[in-house]
Order: sequence, then C-alpha cells, then structure tokens
Amino acid sequence: MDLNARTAVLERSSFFKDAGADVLKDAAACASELALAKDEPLFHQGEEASYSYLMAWGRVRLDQATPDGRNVVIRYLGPGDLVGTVAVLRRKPYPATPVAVEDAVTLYWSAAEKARLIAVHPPLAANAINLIGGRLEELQQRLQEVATQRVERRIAATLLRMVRQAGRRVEGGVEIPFAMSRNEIAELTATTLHTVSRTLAAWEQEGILTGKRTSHLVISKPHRLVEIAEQE
Amino acid sequence: MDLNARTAVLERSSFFKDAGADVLKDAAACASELALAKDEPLFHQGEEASYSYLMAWGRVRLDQATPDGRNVVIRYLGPGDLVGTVAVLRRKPYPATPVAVEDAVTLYWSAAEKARLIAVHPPLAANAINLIGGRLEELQQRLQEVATQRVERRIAATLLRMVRQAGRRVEGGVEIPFAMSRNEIAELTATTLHTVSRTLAAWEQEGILTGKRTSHLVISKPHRLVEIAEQE
DNA sequence: CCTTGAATTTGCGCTGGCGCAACGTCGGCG
DNA sequence: CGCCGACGTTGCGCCAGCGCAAATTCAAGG
Repeated sequence: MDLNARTAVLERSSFFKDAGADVLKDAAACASELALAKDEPLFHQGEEASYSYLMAWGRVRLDQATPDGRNVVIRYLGPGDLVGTVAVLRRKPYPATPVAVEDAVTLYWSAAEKARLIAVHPPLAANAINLIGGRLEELQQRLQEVATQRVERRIAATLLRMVRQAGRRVEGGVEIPFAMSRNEIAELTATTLHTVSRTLAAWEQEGILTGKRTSHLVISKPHRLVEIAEQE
Repeated sequence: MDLNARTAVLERSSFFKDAGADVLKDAAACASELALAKDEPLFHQGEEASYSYLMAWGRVRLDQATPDGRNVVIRYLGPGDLVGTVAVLRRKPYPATPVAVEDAVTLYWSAAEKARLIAVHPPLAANAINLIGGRLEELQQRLQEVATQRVERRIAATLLRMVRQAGRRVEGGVEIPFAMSRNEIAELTATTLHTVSRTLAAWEQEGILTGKRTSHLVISKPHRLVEIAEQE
C-alpha cells in the first residue's frame, strides 16, 4: 500500500472521522502494515499491548479463552474497526485474541505513536470513545439477550446483528460475507454447536436461510428472523 | 457543596486523574449538583442524553429494561464513576436507567460543558477511555461467565466482583456496603431469585456469608467463594 | 402491638437444551 | 481419485435450574 492507499483506508474509518488531511497523512506515514492469512492471530490474549491496529481489509474474530479452556467469541471486527486499541490506551494486556476469518490487512501503530496522534489531534479521542462506546452498548445488549432470551431468539438476534454489521445484498437475500462455522455461532450465542446445528437445520427447512460448510450464510427471509428475534 | 468540596470530589475520580488545579476549578465551577434519594432514578433509559453525571457519594444500579418488560442489572456505579457520559459523547439516548441504591449525590454537566471540558483538557478524554475500557472488559468477562459457567459459579464470581469494587472490611469479613436484594443479584447474574435464594441459603449454612433482608451482605470466607468461582 | 405487604424461602414438577455418541458429508491433500 | 480429517447432523437421555405456588419472615406504618 502506498501512502495514498493508506490514507484512503484511514478516511473510511470512523476513528479518523473529521480528521484533517494533515492528520491522515501523519497517521498514514507512521503506520506499519501487516497482512494476515486466514486463521492467523493478530496477537494473543494476555500479551502486553504494544500495538494498536486498524482493520484495512478483511475481518477478524475476537476470541476470549476461558480459564477452563473453552472459548467465547466477543465479536467480529471489520474494515475501519480498531483492534487492541483499548488495551494499548489502558496499558493493560490484550484481553482477547483476534483471529483472521479471511485474509486481511491491518495498519498498526506503536502505543507511543498512537498516543502522539491522539495528543496532536484530540478529536481522535472523541472518535475512539464513540467506537468503544458503541461496543459497550452492543455488549450490554448481548448480555441482556443471553440473560433473558432463549437460544433460538438469541441466534436469530445474533444473525441479524451480523447482517447489520457486515451484510451484503445478493440474489436471494442477504449474505454474511465470511465463513462462520456452527461452532463459532455457538460461541457467539452462548450455546453449543449441537443446538445451533439443529436450529439452523430447522430454519433451512423453512427456507429462512441457506449455507452449508464453507459457503457463506445467506438469509433469504430476514423478516422471519426478525419475528423470531422479537417473539415473546 | 461549596467549590472546595466539589473539587475534592473531582480529585477522587479517575476521570480527573492528573488534571491540573485549573481544570478542577473550572469543572467544579460549571457543575451542577443533584441529590438522589434511595430508589430514585437519575434519568431514564431511552431519554435523550443531555447530561453527563459523576457520582460524588452513594451508589446507583444501572438497570436495562428488556423489550419484554424484564430487567437486567448492567452494573453498579459508585463514587468517582461517570454515569451517562458515553451516551452524551455519542449523542445517543441513554441505554439504561441508573437507580440509587442508597441516598446519593451527583455532579453533572450539560453535554456542551462536558465537551468543552474535554476539549480544553484533552487528557480527560484519555481518562474517559480508561474508565470505559475497563467497563468494556468487565462486560466481556461477564458475558464469558454467563456463556460458559453454571449459576453457582457466576454468583460467586459476581459477589467477589462486588467485593473488589466496593467491599469494606468489617469485623467478621468483608461487607458489600449497600442493600442488594436476591432479585437484584438474580438480575445481575442472569438467573432467578429462586436460585439465588437457594444458593445463598446454602452458603449461609456453610458460614461463607451472612446477611438477611435489609442488612448488607457480609462475606466471612471470601477464599471459599474464590474456590467456588474457580472450580472446574 | 398489630396489620399489611413485600421480600424471601422452600418444595415440586417440568423442560430446554446440554452432553454423549454415532453417523454422515464435504473439502483438501496425497 | 480415493482417503483422511474436520465439520456437521441427529437421536437419545439426563439434569440444572426455571416456573409455579404456598408458606414464612420481616419491616414499616398505623
């Protein structure tokens, strides 16, 4: 990526919203680049947070390992999203591990450079608060779902959330444009792959969605999912 | 509260960490004050976020109402904590309702004043990110617990968290210094008051803790709770 | 001191969905 | 092109914990 390409990437991130050309140039100039192959981790949970990343292309899944060796998917992060930034700014170890779910490219800055950028251009801090605040509210929402709703509803709500965040219109419905195994969906909805499998199988029966194995999920009847997600 | 008292309050909040005397004075001068009686809400979920609050004394419980009329406790906020600030900075409606669990006093600023304070003293933004980031990580932790652990473990972990956040050493153990009904604990741990009641009853039997009704919970054997929270 | 209502306790039955296990299927690699 | 391994499906039994309901306890107000 040359400087212009990088700048274009930054422009698309809401972290750099309203930043002047000089700031973009500065940030682009002192950024490094890291390409990530599918299934490669960006860093590891527990490591000291030395770098703050920004997704340029592709997507990562944020995994949190539990003490007893299980795994929970915190969320997916795509183009324009910050990764590891909270840990960097708090000077705490990374609390989770981002793993590429497709080939991806990131830009990154050292903690010091990141701090300098924010210091030089304070509005960036406000943008960061916006991004982080959004995640906080999303997590509150999910916690509420897990706490009060039954599995079917949660899965529906989760798929709809994925559609909202990353959905792509295709013939026959809306597509979630990357591979999500049953197991990942289970780890994302606080259930087991068995239950996910059964539920999705039923939904395929009903023609609500399609997508086996490697292929991406395609939701043909989002309105039905909405009904399921909202049913008492 | 006079200006000095206010300044003293601000000094204790990590939002104003490392802020100079001038900033504290400024913030104290343009703050308003609101006292809250037990069980009064500070504002309501869904309202436009006009004010950002800081807890001076006392504690509030952050309630999130679910679409179907149930309730989830997001967390408790005590002295030095910001309330409603994320919503204000994001210009979104308040996502939850803070209710006083004991008489409380807050200082508050309009969205514009808050924005000005941060603009004048950029490090405040970093402090906000620290606070919010901490909550984000706490929520990730809780999500993980709810997703993977059984009820008993979750309750133990939650009580320990409360102890860490607000615990007070008393004769015979550590006290959680405000009233938490069984129902609140249930809404905080994603279970029912029945199960909480049974669990706590068993723990009282075992002498792990005490506290009926109005009285505050006193944990006599925190180490036992740690064991329960960590058992496979 | 008594009444009243809210919070809590406790018993009991039911069930959502988990865990196990066996099997099927697809993709990739040799 | 066939084998291997990972992923997905499905049947089955079980149980943690929910929901209901009734009894009990306690705090507060009269």
